[in-house]
Amino acid sequence: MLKGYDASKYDRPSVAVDVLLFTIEAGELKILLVQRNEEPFKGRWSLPGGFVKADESLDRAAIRELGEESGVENIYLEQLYTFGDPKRDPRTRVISVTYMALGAKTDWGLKASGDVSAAKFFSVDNLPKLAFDHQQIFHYGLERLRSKLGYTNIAFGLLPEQFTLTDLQKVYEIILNKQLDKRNFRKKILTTDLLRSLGKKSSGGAHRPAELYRFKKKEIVYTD
Amino acid sequence: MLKGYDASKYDRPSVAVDVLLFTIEAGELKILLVQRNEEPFKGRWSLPGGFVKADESLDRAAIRELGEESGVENIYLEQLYTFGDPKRDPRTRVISVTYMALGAKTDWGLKASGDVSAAKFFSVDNLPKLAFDHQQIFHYGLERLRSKLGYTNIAFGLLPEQFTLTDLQKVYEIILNKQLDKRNFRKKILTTDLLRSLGKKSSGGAHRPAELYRFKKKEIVYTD
DNA sequence: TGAATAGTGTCTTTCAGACAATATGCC
DNA sequence: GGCATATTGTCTGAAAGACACTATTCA
Repeated sequence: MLKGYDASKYDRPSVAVDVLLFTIEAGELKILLVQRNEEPFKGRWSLPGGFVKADESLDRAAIRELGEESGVENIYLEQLYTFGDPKRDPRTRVISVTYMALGAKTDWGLKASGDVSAAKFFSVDNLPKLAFDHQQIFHYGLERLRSKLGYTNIAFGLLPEQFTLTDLQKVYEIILNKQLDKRNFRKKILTTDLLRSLGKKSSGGAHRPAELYRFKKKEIVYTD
Repeated sequence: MLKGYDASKYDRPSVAVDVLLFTIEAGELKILLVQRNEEPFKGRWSLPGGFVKADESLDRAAIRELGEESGVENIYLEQLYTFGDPKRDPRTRVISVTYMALGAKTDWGLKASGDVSAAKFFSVDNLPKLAFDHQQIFHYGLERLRSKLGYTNIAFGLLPEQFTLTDLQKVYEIILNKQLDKRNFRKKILTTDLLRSLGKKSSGGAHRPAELYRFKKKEIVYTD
């Protein structure tokens, strides 16, 4: 054992939360990244996150970190996985509890705060090189999102309160990265009884307006 | 330590792993519990677990804890969820990364070691009152197991190397807690192409022996 | 009336689920 | 031969997937 080794200090790893915030913008699936202001990985983009405070649950820490760096509130949040390789952070032992968040892109007030110099959304098809093991976390989260799209109503998290069936179909197509048949999609969605129909849409185009819907429940629902 | 990082700024929680070890014995689904030797919850049964060591990954900590208290080695292990309510441990802040392990019941050398006075398997239908939030962890894990039975080959973890289709069906019936139709079950299982047929079974009974099978892969496979 | 998107139905194939008789080895 | 379990196929209903035309609004 090394001289000066202080077991009580090293036996307790730091615990952080890192959050994958997904949104859809301009027909693309995007995630929020922040640019690091400090070593290690200074200048590199990373997932928003930070250390868990003493009296704070993990969920609350994730919500707080999201709020600090994106102004986002009240969105869907789900714990993903906990990454704990002893060498994943070069400074010291840091265990990261990761979360996936979903939000409709509105006028979030992105802000650089504390230890980051910038915050920005990137298309998942064109990510920069990420700090730490955040690339791995991203892959894990994207797979979870794709998978859950198939057997839950998780897509509600990426849409505004009201939307058309075409909007909803586009969410599926963007995330699954493939085209879906309009008739089959509508048949399937409407038989789940998760949507409530509203009025008509005025829309902006020179074409027939679409019916608006909203999800009956804002919590996650498992179908099948 | 690198410049700009002051670990003492943060109150570091302790990080533990707790493991749900499932097995099947005497036609019942059982989990391993250990009896606590110390406060808090002295005398109460709890999931096997303990603190993560400084240079140890989370997975390795789970394997180590299992080995210490059950002698189990080389079994299926999967991270479940991380529980971090600030009050879940009355002593201090402890974040628990939980795991699910599956094993075929063989002659494991259960042993009380360290801070536990006994180790024993309990039927999931007849659990004692558990320490901490371990009842919640158990529920979460049992649901995960039931769910994954439907779309993966996870049952391989509960069977010995060789088994009959009836053995396999019983695993499903015990975990799902319902009877399955023999013909439909076999049809479904055999079309997945996950099994390899071997020779005949001598068995012990006065009846036709069954064909033995083994799983082609010992890793988890997702069907559909 | 033309442009653009919304909305709708049938057929085929596949999969899940109900259902019962024969086969084989051992005593 | 009798017992106990192994093994096997058909039918039906539901859901998934391929496929193309009509409807509506607005400029």
